[in-house]
Amino acid sequence: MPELPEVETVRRTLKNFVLQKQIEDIYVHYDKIVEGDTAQFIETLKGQVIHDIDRMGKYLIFKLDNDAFISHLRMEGKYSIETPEVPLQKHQHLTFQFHDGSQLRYHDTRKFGRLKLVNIETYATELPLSKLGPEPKDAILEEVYPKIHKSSLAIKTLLLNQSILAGIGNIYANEICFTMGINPYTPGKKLSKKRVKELLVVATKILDNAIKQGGTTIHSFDANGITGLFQVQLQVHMQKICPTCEQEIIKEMINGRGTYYCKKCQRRKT
DNA sequence: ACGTCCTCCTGTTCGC
DNA sequence: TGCGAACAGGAGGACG
Repeated sequence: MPELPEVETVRRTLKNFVLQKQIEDIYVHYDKIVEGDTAQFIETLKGQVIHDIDRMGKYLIFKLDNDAFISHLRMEGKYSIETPEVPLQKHQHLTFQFHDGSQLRYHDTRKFGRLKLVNIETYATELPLSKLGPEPKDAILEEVYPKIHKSSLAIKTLLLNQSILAGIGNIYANEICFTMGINPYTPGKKLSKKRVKELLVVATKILDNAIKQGGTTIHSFDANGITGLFQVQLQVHMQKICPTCEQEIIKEMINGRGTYYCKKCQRRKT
């Protein structure tokens, strides 16, 4: 499940392969992978050159001559660089054919990911990107603290809310709670301003560290067709034994999401 | 305005 | 053994 660090790794890797390439054609093999009018998506982008790839939270933003499109990988989306001779794989739903003969293909087993045409000038202020909060590293305490403090929802749930902080998914939400020694059920309003400040520091550090390591490999994370290159050291997510106290890691559902924590090391309720 | 629940998807794991 | 149910989960939408 790509989160901010994994998407950032994809962005950096992809830039090495597709920048300055001109789109000759686009083949959509599963219509719903494109949000909105598929024919318009194809006709608009055809002939344009990819000049840059940006990222906001977990969204990739491909910038071309006159237009842009966003791509969200959701759970299992991945890109690969191929040539036309390679047979289309079962779950490859979209192909960008470049003028130089190479292809960029989008693969998504569960078909949850989406690509969407956006206005290159105004996309940041239009849905869905406009509702994203800041990434932890850019967050201003005075803006984030009130959003957490007014809520009685579990801090684990609030960490997953992209309008409060962008880029954190289930894996890193669990890791952040562990590092803070906080019980994931703790209501947001129980956290002091000082504690939220600490949360921003911890979240930034964990995400930065994961980016440095090239993203987390849980399933089969592909940046360019290569799998299993990176494996971040996870402290608590999907773990059985606490690395600190060696007690059993508990798994429970919070708001429908698998939540891993150590009852001994995460006793704080503030 | 906010919280809760459902939906989208397929592959894997689990229980009877 | 085999098969259906449960699970995995990010985000958008319906609903109260």
